[in-house]
Amino acid sequence: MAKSTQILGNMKILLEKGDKIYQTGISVDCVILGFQENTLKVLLLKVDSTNKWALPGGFIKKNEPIENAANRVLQERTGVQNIFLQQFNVFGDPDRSDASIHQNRYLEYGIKIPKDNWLLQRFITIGFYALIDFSDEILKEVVSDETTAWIDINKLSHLMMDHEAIVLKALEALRSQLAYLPIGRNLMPKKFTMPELQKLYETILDRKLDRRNFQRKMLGFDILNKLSELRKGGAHKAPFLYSFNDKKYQKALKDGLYGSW
Amino acid sequence: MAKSTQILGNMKILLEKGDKIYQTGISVDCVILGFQENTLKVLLLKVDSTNKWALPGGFIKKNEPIENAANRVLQERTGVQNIFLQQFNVFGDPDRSDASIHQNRYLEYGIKIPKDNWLLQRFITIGFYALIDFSDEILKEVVSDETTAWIDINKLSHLMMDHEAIVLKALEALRSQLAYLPIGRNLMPKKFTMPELQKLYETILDRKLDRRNFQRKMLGFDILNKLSELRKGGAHKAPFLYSFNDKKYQKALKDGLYGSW
DNA sequence: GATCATTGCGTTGCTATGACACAATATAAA
DNA sequence: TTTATATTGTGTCATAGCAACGCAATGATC
Repeated sequence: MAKSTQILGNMKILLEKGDKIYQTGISVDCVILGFQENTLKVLLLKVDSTNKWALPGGFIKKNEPIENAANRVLQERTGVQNIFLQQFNVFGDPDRSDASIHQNRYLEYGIKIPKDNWLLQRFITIGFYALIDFSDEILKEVVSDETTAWIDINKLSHLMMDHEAIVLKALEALRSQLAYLPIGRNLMPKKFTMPELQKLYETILDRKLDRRNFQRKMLGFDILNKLSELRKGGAHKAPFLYSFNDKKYQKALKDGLYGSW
Repeated sequence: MAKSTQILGNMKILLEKGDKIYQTGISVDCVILGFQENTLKVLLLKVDSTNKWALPGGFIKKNEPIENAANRVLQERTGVQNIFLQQFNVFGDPDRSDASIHQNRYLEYGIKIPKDNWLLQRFITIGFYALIDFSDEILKEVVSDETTAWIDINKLSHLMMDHEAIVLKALEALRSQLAYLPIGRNLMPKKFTMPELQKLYETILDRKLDRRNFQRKMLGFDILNKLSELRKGGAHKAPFLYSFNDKKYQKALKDGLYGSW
């Protein structure tokens, strides 16, 4: 098959010349979070040779800023572009790497990786996270790929190496950011209702918030536009729709909010 | 001189075998902060061949956790042991490295580093910071060394590469931590007065705080012991001495405080 | 048209906080 | 010894933010 010939070629190049192209011993891993069906989901990739899931990750080119590397990796693996990625932690335990993953993956193609190959050495990885709107068109294509999936952040299992710990650490970082930065712009669709936004916050914080106090505080941030439309169709009273005021949102991102949840 | 022969030998080993001992292309840098004369000071090392200052930094051994590496580097360079180091950011700009620094240093000993040597490649560095009590005995010895110095954090100049940016970023991280973690335990001597502690906070935050409100809030955290002693000797009314309640302090470190400054 | 879950808007009481007042006290100046 | 001065210990007051809760309005369903 042409496609797998292509893959095989790329794998051989990576093995033999990767250490000339990339920084060795260091990688980036991206925790991409989306919000759907009232749950936070993380974008994971199925690893060919195992039954395990992995974060989209990759290497840093010899002359590439690490932020670029994270964005490039994300784009290569998911087609998603120009997302704001935030570094949150470095994972540098010497035992976190698992050489057998690469070995098995190459063995499937009949290739035995030499013991001293750069891919088998220890890797220190820089964790980045990003928040994106799940309803984005590009992402729908991504999801259709059977090797890619959005996994409920509360139902993680069979993750590769320390990737579950990386996701949990990202969640922790997200929660602490929620206290002083406006989060939600990238996780919600253009128009949304206040209860919908509240559910996002409740999901991230993992606790119930008072409906009325939430609305008062959120509006107090002065980063939302109240639209004249209503969300009809559901049962019960139709709630108002809101959208983010991009100008004010950007300003709040820079200056920070205040208070804590 | 025997000492410089020793140094030369170590330098040669680093050059020729360093890439067998250490992870290449990645380093750690430590921002060690102390409080003295009402100013925050950072521990810097004088680089032999230049007139520039550098953060104590070093490499990560092949099989060493990154936190260990940071602690080891600190111990090797300053004699200080078992300090709590916190990673706060990765600095990964491809242009942040400066090969000429190593080249010049080795040239002083008449050694020309081969172009493809591992030391001259790009380095990504992980920033760690720590807070220590300046009055510590060990540190006094450190300061006596003419190649090591405590530099006022507001008067940084002639720092190597991007080290000034690293210090400033550490300060930023420290400030945001101040909002929800008790900081001061490691920067103050065992016994201290409330005005002394307040000055530390004012220095870190770079703004004046109300004396009475500060005391109320700090005591509200319930992490201090009020001692019956007074600090005599100074002019004016003698203030009470306080010490940290280690048990409660540790608990607060784990659980976090609340509120914000 | 009645029912019902949900939404919009408002009230109350408590607590943290910023701003400020005043007396107490240890040293220095007289 | 007395007075002056700067600093500390303690307290008050007004305000803002917040948690907890009440109640009427609304849109779909039966």
